[in-house]
Amino acid sequence: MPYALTVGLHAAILAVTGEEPRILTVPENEAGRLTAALPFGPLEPDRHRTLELGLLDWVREQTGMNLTYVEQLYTFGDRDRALLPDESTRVLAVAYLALVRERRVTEGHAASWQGIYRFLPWEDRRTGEPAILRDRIRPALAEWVSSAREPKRRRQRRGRVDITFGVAAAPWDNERVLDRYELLYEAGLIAEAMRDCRPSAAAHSNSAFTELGSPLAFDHRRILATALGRLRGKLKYRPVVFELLPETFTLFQLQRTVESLVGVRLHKQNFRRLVERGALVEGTARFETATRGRPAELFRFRREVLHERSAPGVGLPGLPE
Amino acid sequence: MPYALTVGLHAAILAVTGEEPRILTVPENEAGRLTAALPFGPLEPDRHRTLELGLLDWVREQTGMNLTYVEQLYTFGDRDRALLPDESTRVLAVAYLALVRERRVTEGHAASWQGIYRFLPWEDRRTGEPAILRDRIRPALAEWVSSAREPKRRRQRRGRVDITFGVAAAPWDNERVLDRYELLYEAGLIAEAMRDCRPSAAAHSNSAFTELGSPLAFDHRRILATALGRLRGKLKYRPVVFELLPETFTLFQLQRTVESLVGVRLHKQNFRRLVERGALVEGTARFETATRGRPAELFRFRREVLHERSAPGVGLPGLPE
DNA sequence: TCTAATAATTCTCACATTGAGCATAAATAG
DNA sequence: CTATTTATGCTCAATGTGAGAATTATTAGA
Repeated sequence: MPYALTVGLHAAILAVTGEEPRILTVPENEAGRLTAALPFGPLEPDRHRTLELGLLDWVREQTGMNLTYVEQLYTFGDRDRALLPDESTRVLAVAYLALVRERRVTEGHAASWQGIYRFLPWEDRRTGEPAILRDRIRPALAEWVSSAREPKRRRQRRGRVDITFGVAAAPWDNERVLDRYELLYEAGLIAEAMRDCRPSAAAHSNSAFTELGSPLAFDHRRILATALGRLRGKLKYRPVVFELLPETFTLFQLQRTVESLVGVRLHKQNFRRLVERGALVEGTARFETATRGRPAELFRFRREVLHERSAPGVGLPGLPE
Repeated sequence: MPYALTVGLHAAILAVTGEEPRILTVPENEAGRLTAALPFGPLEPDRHRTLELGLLDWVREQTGMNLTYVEQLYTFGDRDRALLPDESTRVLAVAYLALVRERRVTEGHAASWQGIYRFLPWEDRRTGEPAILRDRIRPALAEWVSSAREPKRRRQRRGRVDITFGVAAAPWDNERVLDRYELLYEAGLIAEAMRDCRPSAAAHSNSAFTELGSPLAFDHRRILATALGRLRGKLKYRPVVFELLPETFTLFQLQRTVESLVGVRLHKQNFRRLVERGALVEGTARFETATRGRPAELFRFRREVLHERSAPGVGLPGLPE
């Protein structure tokens, strides 16, 4: 008898408030424990005309939220990384990224906003390389490298660690979010890896090992990593940040929002030069009140640019090293 | 009774020979007519451990080809754009892009290579804007714009045509392959649109209308458009061209290969400057023989770069306008 | 009221990258 | 031996980028 096949629709819904990117999570009872999960639900072929409509439906039902900006990310289908409802059903996951302006969760829904760097703490480098990288991740990865039997295998692992986590010759590439997550998963440093019974994870589980960052249900942390990596890339060539900002904002607010997503600080003067040259925004003549120093002008996104040339996006002037 | 659900795995397998990008097609009997199709097959949950393994399996079976470079593109699931085997089965399509060095199709397989610009003739601008654009597409699109009832709708359509097909202010963006295909589809200028019974297509079908480019079975032309757009983007930031080239090649061969994919001519001296600065290749001391003018040095891709910094890809110096 | 502190905004400057084209070198076909 | 063909090298102006100094407009407090 052939296996049954099911397709799940999963949404990483992202907002930025107070310089902190957050995703919307719902509670999920996973193997008796309550874990945070992304909103999701199965595609119902007779009810959902398109995948995206199905997704919007589930999200509305579980969170009361109506999404506007939605983008497909990836379809996951590995047999041994999906939690099976029962042994004879195969479950695929189609993952989406949605961008919204954060708002209170409407009454009667159990959804809640969670800072994304709770789940991926090594990705936030705004105040320099985070301690968790130096103190725990790099040492653990070094151990993983040397734990390989053959020298050739060791060299491979070393090379992989170097390009994904950065080292003198190869600087940190902020878009490789998924690569880093996958590597940590393989090295058994991620709670979800144990749940999926990875061999290397088992090796660690004896020692006084605490996993990195908070876990998410199912494969949802992987989806979050995919979403963040994709968004970091897209920011550079499409003006998507504005989906996350209020109608009017100061240039510095815009900068802080971008910084919170890409995970590094940017050079202020150059950032504003780029934004202005791209003609992405126009000043309203109004100014930010209730501020400490000189009040900043409020700007508005020029929606027209979406219909002009190939809509540039806010570039990323680096920061002095 | 719930609908049955099936997932198809589809492969756009791309090679470049003689300055012409080609895809591998298999014959498909679609509604009594023989049409070219991409290799594909259903995911068999009990046999295929991952989606990609399932794809490799079907491709091997249908074409005798073992793929190495494979990348997931997109998952399509619109109900009214999938040809249904019967009314009660919903079919999703997970599409992949594979890059190979072209070789003869092995004995006993009906697969054959087809130039991609047969299917998307408006995408090849190597010898300037193709005639089909000036003579047929632009006029037809102009008609589509003015055929809208309300002025507001007309303005929207005009704006959309301008950014996807380029116009004075907004130059042609060679990555928007899918946007262009979708627009032509909506405007009813694509044979597949009639098959799917689009209203605007019906409008045209009376007149002496011949569709643009050759069709492909199912939604495969859309998959091809997705593949080409994605590849054009990726060329710029990852060294993927080398998957398509033989072990050694001249810089001019490399340039011609890139040109054939991005669909425009490039400035020779600047192209080679970029490639060299990126340290993507190293000279073998050997030279191309049997050539007309001065013999060119043969180069080899430095596979190491994949393990160095964030592997640049060959940039695209523009061409004098 | 004056002063320090805080931010926003404007400019400058060296340096790197890009677009375009000219000049030179090494072959082959007659 | 000469014209033709192609590869390779070099130059130059224009533009873009990284870094930081200088200037301006506020508020908090002395």
